[in-house]
This record gives sequence, C-alpha cells and structure tokens, in this order.
Amino acid sequence: MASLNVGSLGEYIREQRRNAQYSLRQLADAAGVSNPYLSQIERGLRKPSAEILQQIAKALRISAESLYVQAGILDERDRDGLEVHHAILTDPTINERQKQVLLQIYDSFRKENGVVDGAAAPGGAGGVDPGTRDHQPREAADPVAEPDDAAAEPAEPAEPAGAPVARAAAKTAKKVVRRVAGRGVRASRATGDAADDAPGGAAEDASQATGDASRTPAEDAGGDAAPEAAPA
Amino acid sequence: MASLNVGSLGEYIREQRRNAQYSLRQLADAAGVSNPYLSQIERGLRKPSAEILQQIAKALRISAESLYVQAGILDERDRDGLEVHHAILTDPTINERQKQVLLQIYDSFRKENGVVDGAAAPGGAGGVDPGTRDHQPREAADPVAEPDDAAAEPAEPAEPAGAPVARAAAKTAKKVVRRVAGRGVRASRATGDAADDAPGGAAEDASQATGDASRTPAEDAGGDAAPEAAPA
DNA sequence: CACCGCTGCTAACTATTGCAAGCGGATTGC
DNA sequence: GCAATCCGCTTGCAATAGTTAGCAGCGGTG
Repeated sequence: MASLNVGSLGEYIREQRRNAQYSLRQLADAAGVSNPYLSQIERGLRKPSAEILQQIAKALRISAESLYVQAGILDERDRDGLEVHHAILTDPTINERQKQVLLQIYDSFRKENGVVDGAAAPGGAGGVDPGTRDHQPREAADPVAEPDDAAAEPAEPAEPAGAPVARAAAKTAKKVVRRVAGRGVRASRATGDAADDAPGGAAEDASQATGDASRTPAEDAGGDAAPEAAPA
Repeated sequence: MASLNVGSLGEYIREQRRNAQYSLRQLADAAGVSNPYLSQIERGLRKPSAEILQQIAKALRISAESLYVQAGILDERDRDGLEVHHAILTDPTINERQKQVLLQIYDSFRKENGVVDGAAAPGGAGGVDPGTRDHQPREAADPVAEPDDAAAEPAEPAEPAGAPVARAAAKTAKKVVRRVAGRGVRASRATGDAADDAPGGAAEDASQATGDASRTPAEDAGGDAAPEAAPA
C-alpha cells in the first residue's frame, strides 16, 4: 500500500463523478460496486483493485489508465519516449515501414528538443542478488522509489501552422522522410533486414539495447555490485 | 475475478522466471513477496494485486505492463490507434506542432491501410442508466466483455528502405508534411488556434469527437436507448 | 404535517490477499 | 551414510477488500 496515494485517487474519482453529474449511488450502480464501498474509496479509506478501477472507469466513460496512474498502478512518466515507441511498434493498423518512418520522425523530434535517446529498458534496474542469504525477504522491493520531483514542464503553447516552429518540425520530418525513402536498396530484393537499412543512429542504439538485454536478471544479480532493493 | 485469466498469468510468470534462471525462492526474495505466495500465483491459485505484479516485474526486469496485460488489468488490443494517439499527445518530449505532424502522418498511414478513423472515446460505451431501478447492482459491469477472437494478424514482414511500400510510406509522410508546413498563416500572428489551422480531416474529426464528449455520461445514460452493462 | 425517494454514511459481515511456520523430497558436501 | 541446504509446496492465520443491512438528513409532494 505504500506506493499508492489513495487519497488522491479518491478525490480524483469523486471529481470525475461530479463532472459526470452522477450521484454516489448512480455511479456505484453503473460500475457494479456497492455504494458504501465507493464512498470509502472516494474518502480514501479503501484501496480498490484494478478490476474495481476498470469498472469505475467504464462507468465514468474515462480511460482505466487514468485511474491506474492515480492509483500508482501505472507510472505516467514511464510513458515518456518508451510508451510512444511501444505503442507504435505494437500497433497492428500500420505496416512495418510506416512504423519505422514514424519512429524516426519521432526520434528526430526528440533530438531537436534535446531529449537524449535510449529510453530506459522495461523494468529498470531492480531486484536483489538472490544468492545473498542475509537478504530480508520481508522488505518489499519498492516498485518505483522516486523522489518527489517538480511537475513535468508544461507543454509549449500551440502554434499556428506555418510558424517558424511548425516549419522546423516539418523540415525535420521531411529530412527523415527523404532519408528513409532515399536509401539505395534495389527493389528486386524481396527480403532484407530493415534494421540494416535503417539510418545508423536508432538501429545501432536498438541493437546495443538488445545486447544488454541478453543477460538474464540472475546473471546481472550475480555481479560484484549487485543492486539492493530500495528500503521499504 | 471473472475478467482475469489467472492461470495464464501464473504460467507467464513461471516462464519468465525460468527464462531469467531464478528459483522460486530467489525470485520471491528479489520481488519481496513470500515464496509460498509466489508459488500459489504461478500455479494460478491466487490473484495478485497490481502492487505485487509491479514487484515481480521489477525483479524479473520486465515491464509491469506485460504482466498487467496477462492479468487483464490492461487490454493490449485497446492500444490500437487510441494508444498511439494518447501516447503521442501526452509525451512531454516533443512540442505541440511535432505532435500534430506525427499524428497526421500516423492517421494517413492508417487510412492507407484501410483503417477507419475515429478511435473510440476513452472508456467506450459503458455503464448503465443509473436512473433505472431495476438494474441489479450486484451484476458487475464487465470491463471488456469481448469474444475470444482469433489472434491479431501478424505484422507484415519488414521491407528494405526504397522498396515500393517504403517509398509509398515516405510519399504519404511527405504529403502530410507538405500540407502542414504549407498552410498560409502569417508568422506575425503570435497566437492562433492550431486546430483551426490544421488540415480539415483530423481537426474536424477531432472537434466532432470533442463535441460528443461534452455530454456527460449521466446525460448519455438518460437517453432513450441507454446502453446496458454486458452480462456478467 | 406526513410521506416518499434519494443522498452519503456506519457497522458488521464475508471473501480474498499475502504471510509465517513448517513439511517432504532432492541435491550437495563431508 | 549422514547432515546441511535448497527446492516447491501445504496449512493456518491476520489483514484487507468488498458487500449487506440499516441509519440520519434533506428536499419534494400531496
């Protein structure tokens, strides 16, 4: 329970309920949970499961993920970079080349904004050396032990198309598009390794990431400086 | 509990654990959970909370989301379209114009692939008419009551850059880029409504979606044909 | 005024989660 | 062969999630 801000979740749910102009009982009925329990959730007295949050989100016509973020089940900051990559890569509605094009444009945008590439590997550096006997199993590994940083900087205000920044973005996109389309690969080659043909940066970064991931967590943990679990 | 496939989750965890070459006790220690409980989870006898899944994922160096998908907390298929939109829109590392450019390229790709635009609003059509007294609140609203369809079609094989499909994707991207960059808006206008200046399709669709979203779920539920909760 | 329906809440209860203690079998080192 | 250690598991239990029964207050209506 330590990782959750239950009070914040409850306030958020109550706010969403009021925005939707539901009474407590109406939302409880719509969500299929008991109204006293919903009251307890909103007042921060109970920590609902993901299933209950799904039901509440569905009844409120909001995304379950927004409740998950409030509940600490999802980390909003993890969406940075990695989330867009993952979302694009797993999207079945565009083909592989389109994915590559989108990703390269996206990465170029991020570079323009001074964001260093190489999003954290999923899961991050966690776990303890399982071979260490003096490890106290009762000390739960804190999933995301993050300091309370300042809020993320607000997004830049929207600019009209044709403004310098818009033109710069378009220019970057054009550059990437030209680079992808222009690479000399004969059309007669029926198959090929797309990664080999992609521009150096992203592909090389990706292969490096893949190389690091080949070590199992157990092998990593066996090293000299095995990471320790964050204190509870 | 009905929405979860606990057996599948447990098998998945056990497989990931074995891939990582952990024993049950080692993973339990690393994850900060008791080893009998982990054994029960892997054998499908217990349904762990999201917190426990986070801890296990961290110890295994895999993303918590992959366990969430197995547990039914996240729906992988909902990532289609909507997820990419959301991911791009909430990404703080690129600015608003860059977001618009990426989204329009993405939507054009989807149109090329015959995907109809207009991803479902977050949360979809859910909840029941809260005013209806004969609604049985005990019947939980099933969050995602979907039939067991065939697996998603596999992604097209990767094609080399310069191949016809790659060129077509690049062409589409160029077209979108040209459209965005070329719109006549004087640079002297310091502020403007980006949506107004964006090309017609996406902006108009977006405004329509926004218009629909202005009705609260309570108002929607009050209509003649109020949606019913899927049977449990 | 009495009555009704709705509101949000409390108290008691049941169902479930997650853990501690301990079991028997397999492996390892002496 | 034996003790020590590790393995995966069973059992009982405390804590928590979530429900049921019922309360008091409020506003609307006859």
